[in-house]
Amino acid sequence: MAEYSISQLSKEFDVTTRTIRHYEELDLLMPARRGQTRVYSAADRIRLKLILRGKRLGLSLDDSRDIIDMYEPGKTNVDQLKKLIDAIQAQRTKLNQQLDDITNLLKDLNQAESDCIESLKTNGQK
Amino acid sequence: MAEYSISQLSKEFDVTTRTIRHYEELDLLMPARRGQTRVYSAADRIRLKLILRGKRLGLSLDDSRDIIDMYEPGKTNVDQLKKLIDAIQAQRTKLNQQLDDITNLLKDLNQAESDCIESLKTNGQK
DNA sequence: CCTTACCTTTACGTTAACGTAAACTATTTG
DNA sequence: CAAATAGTTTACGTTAACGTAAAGGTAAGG
Repeated sequence: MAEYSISQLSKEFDVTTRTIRHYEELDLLMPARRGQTRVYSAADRIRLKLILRGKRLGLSLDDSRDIIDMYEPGKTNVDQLKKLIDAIQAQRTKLNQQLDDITNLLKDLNQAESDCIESLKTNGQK
Repeated sequence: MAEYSISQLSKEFDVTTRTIRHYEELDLLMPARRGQTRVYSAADRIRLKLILRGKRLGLSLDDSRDIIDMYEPGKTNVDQLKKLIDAIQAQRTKLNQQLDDITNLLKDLNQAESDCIESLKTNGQK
């Protein structure tokens, strides 16, 4: 039954209120209102969290909305479900590619680092 | 001793020639010239590959340039090397965060998928 | 020699994801 | 009660990463 103000969320996740409102403009968030003022539920907070995770993974906001909507079952018909499964598979492929990229980059970074350290040993003594 | 034309690379990596020239404008690539025409070396090709990997990971082109330059040793002094090690550590932190994000997203996708399939079984029979 | 296929530079256009500022309202606090 | 604090809408501005179009150079082939 938790409630959050826009500035609370903005501080918790280190984004501006403008950013949060922007997500609402794009229909990624739809908080309740008390009068004019936005009131965010626990579910809203989770959605924001998912959006930001998507961002870290380089997803567009549109993509994030689609993915997040996957988690919400209900009112979808059979055709939609089949399309969802396809979309999920596509996402999985992309993520596995990213996993691959990351392990390679980490390997490269390790290599670069030991080169650096090596170079410091040899070179840093003069 | 391999050489590549801009359109060859464009086809191999499925990007436009405009994109490749754009990377040159931002000093991420510096191919040789034969007359006016760009001639890409094997090393240039690798750089392009690394740039595109960075893109898939959501890096900015500026970040990519910095990271790629880490791999090239040589003319760096001790202070630069120390800064490089710091930068490498920062990158590693970010990548580990991404790894975490990805495993979580994959878990979510698996969950969403089995929900879908379940829903198809129950719901798809009428 | 003319068309086709690549290559070039220059320069303005576009999209996503916000930033920033203005102008206003409502509530709390010294 | 005045000022500070937090909220609102509206709307124009900005940056990154190219897209797109114009105008032209060069070399091979029928």
